[in-house]
Amino acid sequence: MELNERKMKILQAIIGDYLSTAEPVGSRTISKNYDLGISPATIRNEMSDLEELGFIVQPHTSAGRIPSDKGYRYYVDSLVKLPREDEQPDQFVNKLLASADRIEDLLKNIAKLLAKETNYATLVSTPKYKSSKIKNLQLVGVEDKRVLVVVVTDGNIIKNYMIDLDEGIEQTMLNRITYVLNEHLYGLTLEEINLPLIKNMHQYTDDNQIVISKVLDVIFHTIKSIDDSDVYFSGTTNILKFPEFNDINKALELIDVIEKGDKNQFLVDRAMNDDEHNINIKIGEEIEVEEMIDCSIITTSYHIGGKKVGAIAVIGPKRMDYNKTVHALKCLQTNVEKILNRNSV
Amino acid sequence: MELNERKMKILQAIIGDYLSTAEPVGSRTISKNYDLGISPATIRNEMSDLEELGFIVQPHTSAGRIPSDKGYRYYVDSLVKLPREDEQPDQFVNKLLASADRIEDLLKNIAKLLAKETNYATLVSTPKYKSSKIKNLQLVGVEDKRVLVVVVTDGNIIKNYMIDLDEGIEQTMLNRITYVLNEHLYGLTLEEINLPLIKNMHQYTDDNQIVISKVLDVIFHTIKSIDDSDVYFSGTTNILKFPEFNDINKALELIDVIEKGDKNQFLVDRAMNDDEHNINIKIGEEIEVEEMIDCSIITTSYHIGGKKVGAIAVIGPKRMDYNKTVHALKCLQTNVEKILNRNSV
DNA sequence: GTTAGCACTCATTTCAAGCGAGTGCTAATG
DNA sequence: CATTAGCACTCGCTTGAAATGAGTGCTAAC
Repeated sequence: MELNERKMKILQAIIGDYLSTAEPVGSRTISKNYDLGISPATIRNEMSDLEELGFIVQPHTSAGRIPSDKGYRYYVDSLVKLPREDEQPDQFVNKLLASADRIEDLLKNIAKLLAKETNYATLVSTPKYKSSKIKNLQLVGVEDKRVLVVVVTDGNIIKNYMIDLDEGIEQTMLNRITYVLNEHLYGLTLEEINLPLIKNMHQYTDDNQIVISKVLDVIFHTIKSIDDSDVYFSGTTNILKFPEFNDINKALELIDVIEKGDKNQFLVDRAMNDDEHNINIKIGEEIEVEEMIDCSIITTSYHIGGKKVGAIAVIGPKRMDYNKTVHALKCLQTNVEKILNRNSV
Repeated sequence: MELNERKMKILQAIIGDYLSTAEPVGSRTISKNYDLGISPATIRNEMSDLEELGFIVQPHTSAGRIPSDKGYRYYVDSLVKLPREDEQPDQFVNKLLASADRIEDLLKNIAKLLAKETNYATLVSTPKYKSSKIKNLQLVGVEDKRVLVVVVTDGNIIKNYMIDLDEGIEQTMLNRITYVLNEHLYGLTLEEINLPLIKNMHQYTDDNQIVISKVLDVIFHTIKSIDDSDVYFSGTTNILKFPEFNDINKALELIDVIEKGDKNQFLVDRAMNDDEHNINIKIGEEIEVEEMIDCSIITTSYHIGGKKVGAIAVIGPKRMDYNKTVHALKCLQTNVEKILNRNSV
């Protein structure tokens, strides 16, 4: 399967040309624009071989060649091996630092900036909340029978839950419960909280056992029932700008997949598993999603406290700018993790 | 300018037909499909009059007629006068009740459901936060020098701000400050908080004045600097399904207007002013946004504690289903206000 | 092994003809 | 006198044939 150097160069030329033009590329184009020192006829022979090997295909008899998935794969793999030319961080990442207050806003901003930077569609999943460690809990009495539960976890993710109680309760009492909750739950993940743990907590308060028992119960069930991670997207309409998606209906189907939860969750989940390399690239059929047969997806994951908790993905046409996108993702990942891990438990 | 009954019926027929087909409608079509008992020739004469009066236009000489903005306006205005046929609440609104916990989620859901229900694009603005009344404040020490400020306002809007202090501070101390803050700020709007008010607060604490002074100062500036209302959108890609927007570039420009903040803020702001009627309809040029010349926008506003605080808008093609959309918006508004005003200050 | 030359393919562009939906006008009609 | 049948006319759209041209594969010569 090893290609000789000339075939390699021709393949690279074909893909390079196709990436920028989106038009099938012919032998004459290559001969003219790429200084390979061989005639169109020779290139034609080589192209015939490359086609037989499955790296390129002809859309129809009298057209030039376009890369097959296998061709893209070869191209991408050889890119990875090459040293990167400009490793200085992208400027766009800096804008993120300003918005680092609420993690949801940060992640939304990541999606938005990355989409703007790359001109592709982006997906960013929020951390798997239930497996992040609790740093702080606070109960706030809002109205007579309504209590706000504030939970701060690793990476400074803040969640609020409004709970309704059967009877009113004083803030001083809530403060005492808050104290006990923090004593017992600090450093645990939400998954690790269980009923025995909660029951056990009662004995450490000498206050009205019945009320506290009820409050703890409600808190426990509320926390347990929260929906886990979410997925933010941005730039989906960028899809429409590429000639390969000028069939609006196909494009809309694709956008649907990206914006609806079911299948994008699948994409994100897989992004978090396929992680031998830091950055993962899937091309066309490799994505295994019917509507995305003409796309490539580049993913990476981010960590909080050493745990892989979320993913960032860029979705573009197969002829996307892999180089630039991979670079942008790398920069982003490093910087986001820096922000998220400033204060880990 | 008063039209006789026959002209009215013909105009209504033309608009009605055009709403469903998006094709210019000719005299024969009307004669056949609408039981007016007159021949195409007569209808042609009437149409000629209607065109002269500016209610309909011909895209080109040998085509049927389509409604002008003036025609739509007449149609919409006469719709309003008509009694609604089915006033029972739309079912889709019920789904909202489930998601009423966080107001941001509620509003996002409104945008999403309304878009799904109507198949148009929707805009929902969040409440003008700064003019809603404070119900509760709470300071939570998260790390040594970081404090989380939780603010709950009218309509149970919850906002979190992480602030950084110069020196560490105990939770017990924070609780005392929290108490004083609530004492003094309950029922005020964020706009009403000013520096003298904050300064004045010191005297009610006998604790370390310098630390408290600093904390209050940071809180004040954080609260003052928060960005006010946001705008959620949904269903923007629905735009692409309408034949009037099959010029992708025009459609993309329109989507940009809806999704980018600058102009949609303008739309929402105006929606909150134009409110003689509960529901406001703007057609084509009336919108005064160049990219929306082919659209209509139907808006309504919602109130918390008697104050108009946010807007809901539906954007569709001029030939949108005004009847259904207005109905959906009305139902939505009533129910949303019910949810938001359950517990007002 | 390389390349010039040539016949061949086929998507795309171009252009004219024809179609048909629709109009406006005129003259006949009840 | 309002209504309508009839007809010539307009013009966007469809159709299909021809021309175009980018590109190939093959063969024979270098």
